[in-house]
Amino acid sequence: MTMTQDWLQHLNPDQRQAVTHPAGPLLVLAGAGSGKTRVLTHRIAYLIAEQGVAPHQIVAMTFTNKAAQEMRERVDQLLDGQGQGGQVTISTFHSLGARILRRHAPAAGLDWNFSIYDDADQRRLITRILDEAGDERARADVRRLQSYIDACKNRGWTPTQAHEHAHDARAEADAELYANYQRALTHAGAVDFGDLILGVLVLFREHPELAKQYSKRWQHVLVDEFQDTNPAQYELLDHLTVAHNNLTVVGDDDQAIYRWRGATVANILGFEDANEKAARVKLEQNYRSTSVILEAANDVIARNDRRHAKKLWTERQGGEPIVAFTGADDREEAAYVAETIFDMARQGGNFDDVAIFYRTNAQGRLFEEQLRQWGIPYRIIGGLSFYAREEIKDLLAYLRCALNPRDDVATARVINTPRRGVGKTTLEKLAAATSVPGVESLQGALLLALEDRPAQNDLFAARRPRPSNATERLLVESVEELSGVSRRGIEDFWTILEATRDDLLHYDELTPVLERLIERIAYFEHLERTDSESAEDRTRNVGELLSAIEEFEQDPNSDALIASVQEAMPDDIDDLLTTAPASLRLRAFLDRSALVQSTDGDDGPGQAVTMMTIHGSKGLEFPTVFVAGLEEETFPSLRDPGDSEELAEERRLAYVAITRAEDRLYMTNARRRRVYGQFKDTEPSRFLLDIDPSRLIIDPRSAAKELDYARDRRKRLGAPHGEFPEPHIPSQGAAAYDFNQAPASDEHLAQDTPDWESSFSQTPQEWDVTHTPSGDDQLIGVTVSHTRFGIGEVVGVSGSGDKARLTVDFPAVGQQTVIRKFLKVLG
DNA sequence: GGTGTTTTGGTTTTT
DNA sequence: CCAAAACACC
Repeated sequence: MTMTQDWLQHLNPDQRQAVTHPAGPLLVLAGAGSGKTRVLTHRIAYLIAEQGVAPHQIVAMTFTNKAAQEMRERVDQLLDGQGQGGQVTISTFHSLGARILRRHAPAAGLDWNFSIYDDADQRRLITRILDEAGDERARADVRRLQSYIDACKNRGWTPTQAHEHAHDARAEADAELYANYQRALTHAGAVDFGDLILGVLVLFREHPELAKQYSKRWQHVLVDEFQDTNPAQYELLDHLTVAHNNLTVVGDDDQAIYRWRGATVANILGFEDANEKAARVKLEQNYRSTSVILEAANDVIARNDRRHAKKLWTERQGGEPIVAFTGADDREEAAYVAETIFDMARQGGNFDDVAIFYRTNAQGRLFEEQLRQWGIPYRIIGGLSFYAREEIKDLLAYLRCALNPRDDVATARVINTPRRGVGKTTLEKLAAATSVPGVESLQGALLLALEDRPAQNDLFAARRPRPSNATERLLVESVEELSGVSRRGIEDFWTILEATRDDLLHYDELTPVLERLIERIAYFEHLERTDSESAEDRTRNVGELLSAIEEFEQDPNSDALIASVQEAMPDDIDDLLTTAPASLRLRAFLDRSALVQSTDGDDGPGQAVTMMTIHGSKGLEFPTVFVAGLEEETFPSLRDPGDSEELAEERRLAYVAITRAEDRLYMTNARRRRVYGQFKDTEPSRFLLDIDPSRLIIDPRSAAKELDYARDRRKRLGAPHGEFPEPHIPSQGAAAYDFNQAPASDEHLAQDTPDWESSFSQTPQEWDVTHTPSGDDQLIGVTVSHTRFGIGEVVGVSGSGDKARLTVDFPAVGQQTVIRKFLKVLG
């Protein structure tokens, strides 16, 4: 191995010091763009190649799957050819937690087959608990309670500990609810996100020898984005390093943006106090941005105190000034961004090089609209996750409750989807009966209604209701005596579940299981019936789910996940259903879909502008960046204006946004913005005013000729927000921005091919992926894709509209006749 | 128990 | 302004 000569040469002295640090705690303070990931990946490679550490003795933790995936690829690259990279554990905190927890489920007091609840599931469960307890706390309280529970878990508090910390009546009531909630979770054989960390903590607290075992297995622990760890994660790291203290943490306190999720900057600020022997390396050379951009970022962040002192520098002196633009309203702001990108592309620019960042997901819509009008391809990262969509959640809920009969949240979700006459009243009766010993779960309760119907998978064989008093007997009776429609509905539902379980036993692959389920419940018809307008989209989403499953089953990386589920399976288990091959795959797939946002690392085909929230942008970089919505209340968005910590975090967020830009940065805002449908006048963001005006130019088309356009108004109102630099007034005469230049309407765009397309460097086919020809005769010869059959060419058409039947020649499976709506036109 | 209509209230940010 | 919940009626 010639690493010393080769790889280390590419590192600067500081990076090299971090990479070659021998052992023990190491704090790497890595400024934005200073080669943080580079250091981590090289350090992993160094440990293996030079220190003789075995790959499987290393664990690296990240916060996002995207980061984990990228690190994995780069480690593989460094260690190429030897397949050693694959043996390094590179994982998000939560995925790692899930793995450990499943592995030791019995010791953690869990069913090994537990479900993972996302926050919607979590909310449903809390609501149910409040309802059942007759707790009058309002619906609005559900969210507060949810974040209370999360906050406890982020601190590493069990319900008992939460109770100890409760000092008033309300806090005690909250802690009580937390305890009930936790009981209900365990009862349902489920964990929530917080449990993926807290569960492991409890396990390690109660079984220190187990923690030691893991610590010995992983001789080196590396953590990315350490500034975003919360106390629970910090404790987890403590357990994992108990045997050696070989802990490398990399982070930047200026980029701490997850305080609201329980992260505490104290972890990184106090790392050296907590680890006396900790070495520290500062990476201050930025390789990403021009000095103009870097200094602007510094102007903003410098107003925060309590920072690790550091000063980023770059060799890229100068650079283009930052362009500021103020739109008359939010729509105009979006139009400006779209037009600017359009112009760049016309001059040979690349859509992949451009990103738009905003504070909240909701802002994305306007940009989407405008980009579409200008015919600019885009991809949105984040937003509503694929797996959060109703149709996807429905189908997964079926699979979940087939696999885990105790999963009441999943059962309740689909017991009446599609409608089968099991309404609110029936569900309430069933839910009430779950409190009877021996009934335990919703599925246990619905068996009561089905006289002597044997449960074929032995899941309930041993369970009989054991009412111990009159009340309980009544509850059982109320279910047994259900009649007519509800009973039939329950029967139908049970038949569907059993048939699905049968399929899990008899198919090895998941795809047919889901396909048969969809057919069995006539799901597409259900979609059509409930909302025919959205049915097409939803049907396509279901198609995407099928292909996601198929992809998952074919992806060699899934094997490890499936294997880890199999390893977690207790030896003495004799349950046929959960141990069937398809069930193991399903468990693995469900885990992954709970933990991985579909948009993670999902690079759509072709060139596209990337849009996301600033939170989503951390760790990424783009040659051209637009930061939008720079207005007080939007960004910074201060829920509690008196909370200086909140402002400090918004400031760090601005710092993150600015430092994503390599060459060109645009900062935009709008004079008025629609909030809940009503226009509201805005003030320019203080962050914009913090930047030294010499680094900025105002676009001549801007509706405001100076940055601090609201200064007079603010003075009148006597509500200043800090001191402001003198505004910069550009010398150019500013022409009014003519928005009539923009294509007027959607219709106009959807139909013809405007001649301005020809001036683009890209061919329209390459980037026009959203438009589909509407005339049917146009379809012959067109390339289409089908979620199952792949890509093919249309050779025949009969009928018209969405219901047209197309004969398609698929290289993979030959000619098939498929309904139009199952196909996606590629061009 | 289902279906159509009115009312309300909600926006940070995500594993 | 738009989605979800509450309400009213079949």
